[in-house]
Amino acid sequence: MENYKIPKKSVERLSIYKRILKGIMDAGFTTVSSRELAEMAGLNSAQVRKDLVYFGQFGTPGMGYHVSILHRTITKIMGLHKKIPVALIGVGNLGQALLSYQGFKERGFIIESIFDNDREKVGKIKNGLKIMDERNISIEIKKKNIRVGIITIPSSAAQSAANKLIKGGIKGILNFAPIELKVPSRTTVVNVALCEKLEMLSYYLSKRKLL
Amino acid sequence: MENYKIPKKSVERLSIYKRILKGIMDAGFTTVSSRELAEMAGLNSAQVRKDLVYFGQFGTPGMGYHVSILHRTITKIMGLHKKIPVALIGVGNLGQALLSYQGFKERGFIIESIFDNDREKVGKIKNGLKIMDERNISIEIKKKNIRVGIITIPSSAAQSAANKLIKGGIKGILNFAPIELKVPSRTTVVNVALCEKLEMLSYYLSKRKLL
DNA sequence: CAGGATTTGTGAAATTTATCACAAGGAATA
DNA sequence: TATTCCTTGTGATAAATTTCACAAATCCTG
Repeated sequence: MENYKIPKKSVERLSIYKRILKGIMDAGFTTVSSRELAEMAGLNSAQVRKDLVYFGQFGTPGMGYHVSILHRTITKIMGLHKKIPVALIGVGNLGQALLSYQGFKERGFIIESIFDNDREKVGKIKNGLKIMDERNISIEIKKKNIRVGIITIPSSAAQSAANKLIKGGIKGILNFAPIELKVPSRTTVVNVALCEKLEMLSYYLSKRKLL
Repeated sequence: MENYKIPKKSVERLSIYKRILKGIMDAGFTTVSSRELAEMAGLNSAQVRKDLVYFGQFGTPGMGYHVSILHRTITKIMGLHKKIPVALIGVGNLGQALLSYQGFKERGFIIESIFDNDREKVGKIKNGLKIMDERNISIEIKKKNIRVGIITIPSSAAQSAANKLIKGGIKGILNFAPIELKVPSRTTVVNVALCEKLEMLSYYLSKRKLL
């Protein structure tokens, strides 16, 4: 269980392994080999083994990995074994979609406070939560000890909201706004670039003269 | 303008450069250096230059790059100078959010057909489009010559929808379902993993004992 | 319990990606 | 025009990531 230097790419794949393991587990299998796991994830089997070894030796030669144990271990490594309270900034279309998204809840991400700067929306109830004014972000998340925020507001307002989150002591931000947020090094930002993904698709199709 | 072998990472960054250039352009600047571009994108300036050189020599020593020309060139390289008709599969919360998302429209991605397999929804109108039955995907997209599809349905139904898209001649799929779609090599898939991003965030916070 | 069949974990090699560092080109100023 | 200041494009180098290939470990079967 070296804490030396785990490649970022390996961490990214941990999620994928976890999801696949869940499927295998639900299908009733108890063991799985790196070769099978690799095939399902579209990767090389040596890579799967290398990735897993960064976190410990979980396999048995000749047999493979014990599905449920590995699944539980990865869940724990990723800190997903306990509930994580989350704040949502921006209750527009995307924000509301995430608010109703089961996937987050299933993984223990519980949206506990929601904010918007639209006067029309503030005070209204969505999914059982009262929409609060963005000006109260800092106070509210400090009070509720929320350490993860999701930003789904336009770029122009994103940095200002991020600042309020940081002032409130946020540790991590999932950012949907197409902008590089400026944050102190103690805060981790993960960007989700919706348009960029579509644009990449456009590039590859365009290159192959398919558009 | 070598068509040799462009790193996937460079293509990914093209979108970022385009977005930043748009901002610089709107702010009224006419030229920008690789150093400035790098700083705004959070990258190394040599990397910016190398990325751009894959697509041509756009810079002037001592001066930098001409903002609007570079922006237009990248737009063209990515095939974003013409409108791209898109089909949306799944008119749930996320699907509806994307349907109303201005970002797609601004970039020329026009959602022209929408599908769902929920009997309750089929026939209803959303954003001026009639929700069609998923069973008609192939016929409809072939008729309308749609070459890009966005999948926002649960994993269990995603592969079947992808098959229908492929049968209808789709070239590219933006997939929000957490599953590796099996598609023929002539079809390009780009995955958007919402949960995986949050899980990555969880891992990094957990490692630093911040959760 | 022996022998064959698997599969892990892991050094070494290969590949990919990022950074350094600098010659050469052009702008700006005097 | 000469000089100074920047900035590009790029070869060389470094770093990160992936793949290969195989010894060692374990399973399974007769």
